[in-house]
Amino acid sequence: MFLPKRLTFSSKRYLCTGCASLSYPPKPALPQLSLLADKCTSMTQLKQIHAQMVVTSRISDHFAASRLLSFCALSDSGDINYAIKLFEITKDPNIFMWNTLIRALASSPNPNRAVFLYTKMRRQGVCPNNHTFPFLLKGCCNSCSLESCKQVHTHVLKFGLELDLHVVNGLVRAYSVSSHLSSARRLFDEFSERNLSIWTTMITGYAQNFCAIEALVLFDRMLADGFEPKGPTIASVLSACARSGCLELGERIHAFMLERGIETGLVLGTALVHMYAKNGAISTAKKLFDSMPERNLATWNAMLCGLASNGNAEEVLALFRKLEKEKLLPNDVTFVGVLSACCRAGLIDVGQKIFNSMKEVYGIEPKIEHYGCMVDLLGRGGKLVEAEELIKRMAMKADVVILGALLAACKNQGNTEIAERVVKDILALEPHNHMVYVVLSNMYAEAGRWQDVWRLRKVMKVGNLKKTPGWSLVDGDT
DNA sequence: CTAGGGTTAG
Repeated sequence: MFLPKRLTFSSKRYLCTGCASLSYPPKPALPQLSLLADKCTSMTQLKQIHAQMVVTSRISDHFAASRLLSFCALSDSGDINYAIKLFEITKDPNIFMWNTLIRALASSPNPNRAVFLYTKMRRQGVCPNNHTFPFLLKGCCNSCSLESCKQVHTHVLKFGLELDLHVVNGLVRAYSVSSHLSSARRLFDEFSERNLSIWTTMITGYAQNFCAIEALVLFDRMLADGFEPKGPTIASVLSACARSGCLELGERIHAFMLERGIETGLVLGTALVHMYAKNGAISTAKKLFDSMPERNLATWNAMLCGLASNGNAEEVLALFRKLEKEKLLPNDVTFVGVLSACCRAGLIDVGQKIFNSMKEVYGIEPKIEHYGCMVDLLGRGGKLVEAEELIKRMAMKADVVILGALLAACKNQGNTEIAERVVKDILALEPHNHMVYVVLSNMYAEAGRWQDVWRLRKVMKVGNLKKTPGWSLVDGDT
């Protein structure tokens, strides 16, 4: 009678199972709810286990609660809102629970919430640990927030975690994603205990910021340091080769893969197709593409954009139709490829039709790149008024790139009227952009409007212009 | 007692 209830329960179970061997320690008394939570496969199951935990008061145990939280927060069949509720009703959650929720929020549609949660955690006086920062930095990457990245960096220093490999890796990645390559590189250089991952992070940082040469130089140094590249590193380097036109190096890496028996799966296959196609080795790219047992949208886009940059509009359109037949849904990248191909080939009607189908058929909201293709396309076809209208109709603010495309078209058509408006818009964005004065001035000169050339010359600060070598006001200006 | 890093298309 003086035995606690759970022991009684345990001994009963002992007898029932007929386990008479004394050499085994007695099994734990209560059913292992936390272990069940780890094996759970659906929210329905999880809610049952949760209920059991509440009934048996196990829920007040942070370890048990954290098993529930992990499933709802991180599993594909979990439920982040349930995780948030669970977290909110937990009294004094431990650091594991904070980290788990930060991790989940970092990969959610609104990654900023990870940073908010971290702030809340600090306000409650909870100290982060070495696991906190990699998760938090992932959130910074996903929200492309340089500001939060910098703030997290100061906290890393404050808590003395600047020598943790995963933390440094996270920082290097977050700075690279925010295009702060110099900060990323400084951290990378100052960190001596590098492994393959951090090398890959830095190389990828350069490759994705279109600094292909730096990526390739770093890859060389990595090899010299005795690191054996694996799939992820090679994929990144191939991407750099594709972007910088290094066909030879790309081929050498392909040979290296074959030599070391590195499998050409989906990702590396896609990277190879892109590398060959972008470098003009279309037949090799096609052969690879056709031989791949598994292809995803990225593979199709690689082939499509490769063909497009080789000016092969007919083939791009044929491939696009094939993609539609395969019941694959194109995305925004696909349309950049297709529209830029139309643009190069001057296929105005086809381009316009495809541009309209983006939203109407596929429900994809055009981005500024797509509008850029259309402005270029209309501009080349002499439809300057339509191009200008299109820019006005955009949901987003026009940037210098798209206005520059329109200005170039105006110059080709000799339309000073629209050009004047465009120049005004560009100067509103970049007051010190001297190039647009030059373009406009040249246009006036071509039209023989010398008074306007002089007027413009007075408006602009000639002194500043002189500091930009290689530019004169008018061609053959004396 | 639980956990963390690198990859493809623009």
